[in-house]
Amino acid sequence: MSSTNSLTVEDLGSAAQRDRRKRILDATIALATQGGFDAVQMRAVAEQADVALGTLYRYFPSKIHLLVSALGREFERASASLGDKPIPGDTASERVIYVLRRTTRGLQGDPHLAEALTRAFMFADASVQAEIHTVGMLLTRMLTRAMHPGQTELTDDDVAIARVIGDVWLSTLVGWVTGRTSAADTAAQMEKAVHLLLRD
Amino acid sequence: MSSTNSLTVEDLGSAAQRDRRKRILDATIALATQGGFDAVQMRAVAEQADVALGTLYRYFPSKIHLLVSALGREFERASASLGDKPIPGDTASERVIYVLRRTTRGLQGDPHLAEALTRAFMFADASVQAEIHTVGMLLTRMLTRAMHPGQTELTDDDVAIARVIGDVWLSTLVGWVTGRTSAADTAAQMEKAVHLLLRD
DNA sequence: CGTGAAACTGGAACGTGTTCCTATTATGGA
DNA sequence: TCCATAATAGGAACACGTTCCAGTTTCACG
Repeated sequence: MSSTNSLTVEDLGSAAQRDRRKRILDATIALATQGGFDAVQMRAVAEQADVALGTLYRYFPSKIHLLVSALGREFERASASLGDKPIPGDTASERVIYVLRRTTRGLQGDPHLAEALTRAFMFADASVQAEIHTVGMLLTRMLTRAMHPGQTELTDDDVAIARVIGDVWLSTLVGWVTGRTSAADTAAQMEKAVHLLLRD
Repeated sequence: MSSTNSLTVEDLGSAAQRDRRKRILDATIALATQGGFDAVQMRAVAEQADVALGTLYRYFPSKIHLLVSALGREFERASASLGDKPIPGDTASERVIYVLRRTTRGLQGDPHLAEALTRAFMFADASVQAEIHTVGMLLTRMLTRAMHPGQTELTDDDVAIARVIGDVWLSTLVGWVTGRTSAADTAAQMEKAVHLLLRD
């Protein structure tokens, strides 16, 4: 695409383009934090990011793409903030629960943001596969790292368990986001699932 | 509400009202079967059910309510068709998998319908709690019945396991519906989860 | 029967996601 | 520096969920 800067892993275009993209995602997160899914209106995002509506659609082909991309960026941030520090806990389930609690708390601290991002994730279709896959991989890696710290080889069961935990996480999160479950119940259900899967 | 017929468990109003309601749900299912979530357009439902748009909204306050109600009716049908016949399988996991396969296959036979109903379920907020709860109870009952045929007393673990399986079912179904997972993978993931939870 | 309330019809109107178009501006190679 | 091309701005237009309203029909009750 761009002739310069061809050594970066992902070619994000010129500095101006990177800047626009960042402004758009910032505006998305800001609006989602304030008022959730409904508040992320394409015209409002465009205005707050100081780009034209057509430009917004040039960068993100739909509201769903936009929100899932924003979710991905937030997730990367959370994943990075978890960092390389060893995860506290003596057993696999303790460590997994620690990670889940931390991530969930991060989301629940911003209920509107969590609602917007979860909704988008649930509504995304195949055209958002790439973005979704990114998020899925990050989550799986976080969980398997918690299950087996410092281990690179994983059994099929490890991955399967991580996936099941991810599924439960998503389902309960949807329940919470849509106001069908309290935060406490959400946490309790997740922890129960972890204990059922990782008996230690 | 209505003065007559006050002995029915759910007061569904006059025969004309029951008929309208049925016509609306029939139209919803028909349109969803043809073209999925997007094809269930309120104007189209109203026209096909031969009611005015305002009347449609009088019966179902939103497209989501409409679709979740339709899902509930389909689910009751599936649950009833499973009937009281003993569930085949020698172990709990075999029986649970049988039930899941059967239910999933029913949904996957109508991809558009499955997409519409799953989307609606995922998008529903607290205002649809009642309808959602109905579906959740039916699913839990189906699963616990498969786990412990003919048993009425259930441990907390039984219910928790059923819930986890339900969560996985929902998550994988979303993956399939949104084109992120194949039908085969969907089935495999669910069965893997069942085996991880019910080791027998 | 009449009557009044509730339900229904038909359709206009509004908000927001999405598309599209034209004029203007930035960009990168000759 | 100049030009061709792509990118952006600004905004009109369309689709569909939702709301609203005026007129009509249905229905239970006196």
